[in-house]
Amino acid sequence: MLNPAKPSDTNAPSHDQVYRQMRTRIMHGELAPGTALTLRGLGREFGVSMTPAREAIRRLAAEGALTLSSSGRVTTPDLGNDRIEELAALRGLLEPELASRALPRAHIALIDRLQVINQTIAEAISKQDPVAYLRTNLEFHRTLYLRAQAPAMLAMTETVWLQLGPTMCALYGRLRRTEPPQNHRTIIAALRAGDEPGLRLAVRTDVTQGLKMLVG
Amino acid sequence: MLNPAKPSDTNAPSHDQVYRQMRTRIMHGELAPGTALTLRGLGREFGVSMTPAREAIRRLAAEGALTLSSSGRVTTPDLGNDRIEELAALRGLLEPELASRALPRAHIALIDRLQVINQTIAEAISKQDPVAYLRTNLEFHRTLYLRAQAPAMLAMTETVWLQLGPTMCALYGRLRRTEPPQNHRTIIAALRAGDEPGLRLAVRTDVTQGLKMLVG
DNA sequence: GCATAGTTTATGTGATCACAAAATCACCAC
DNA sequence: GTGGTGATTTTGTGATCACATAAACTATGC
Repeated sequence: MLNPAKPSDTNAPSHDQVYRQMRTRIMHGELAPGTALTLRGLGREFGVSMTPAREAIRRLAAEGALTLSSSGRVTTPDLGNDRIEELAALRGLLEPELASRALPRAHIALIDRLQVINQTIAEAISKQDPVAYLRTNLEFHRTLYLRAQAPAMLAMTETVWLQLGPTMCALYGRLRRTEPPQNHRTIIAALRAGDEPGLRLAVRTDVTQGLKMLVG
Repeated sequence: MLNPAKPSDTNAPSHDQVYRQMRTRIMHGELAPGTALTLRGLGREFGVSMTPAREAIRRLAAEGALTLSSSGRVTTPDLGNDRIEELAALRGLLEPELASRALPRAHIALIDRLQVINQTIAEAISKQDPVAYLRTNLEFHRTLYLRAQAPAMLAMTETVWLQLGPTMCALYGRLRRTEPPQNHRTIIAALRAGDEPGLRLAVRTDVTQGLKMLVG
């Protein structure tokens, strides 16, 4: 076997499998804010004992994806407006920097891929599928930021996405948007033109505006 | 008992105690890069079983304070130059923002406290005590940033400090600096003058220059 | 009907064990 | 000496158990 880390790595430690599945669930907004999770419940669901479930939970809690009560009970975070604004500011700080670093390495093939993803986003919007919208929207950003060659910065940004996941779930479930992703077109245009300040602004706008309407 | 969370909380979960102690050790540069840690070793050291030690380790690994090998073995991270530069860029992005947010709330009492901490830093330098220097230096920054009322942003910044801890240990153990902290005086002056752009620049300079000389 | 006290259940914490894999060490051939 | 090979020890992983505490429920008294 040439590839030791296949997509579905069945010989990976089970705590890692639990961690990864729960992580994508939370980031994609499949869990509403305040959802309660239990070690034995997760263990039953994934067919493992409490031990791997506990490690996965604590790992997610360390990244801010889960909230621990004082008695150790764990729920998805239910953020207040000030915390949401702060996380939005963090996105507005980190993501333009990532985009700027990706700009010199953004070839045609990358821009084409972004356009394809953008179409998938439009489909998710027209189908009123919040989870698919959130997943493909993050895929758009991650695809761009991967070119920045800045793994620590990208990891930190994904941590912010994680923390916002349940909030996004509640947000997109509430308001039904029908607008196509205009900001993404601006981002692609700036990439094509090699316009660095324009790219920074477009990314910052895209990242900020979606969350501004929630706290209003 | 009016205060349920005393400084030395002996009734806190033991995994939390192990976590906190190891966290400050790493952040203060008491562990050299590449130091190997074992579950049973930590358990013996703290008088607990493997279980709490494991949770503490995994929590620290999730924050980037520890590196896990493919076989699950855990060491303090030994960062390459590109990763150091990236983390320095992260500090240069986050900390000026925190300082800027703290500026309108920086009263005289805070500035006085910063001056006192600055004297302690000078003492640590004259005594050639790298750990005390690192600890008081971080205390200077944290004292300022606490006023920003941005807990998520501060937590993210501390995560960066954590990741840089062992590297700082190696750095300050190598080169023997004798210069007093001039950048901190510039920061304090900008705080006094209410000079927001000057403060951002001073913080960015202080944060960046210390790490630039390492990668050179 | 409702609040409250007592009981029962559910849940997190920590210890211990068995197991497999990896690292270390020792020994031996060359 | 040096390189490789087998045995031994170390180490992480996961399961299971006992225990304490917090939540949920129930019954009882007013």
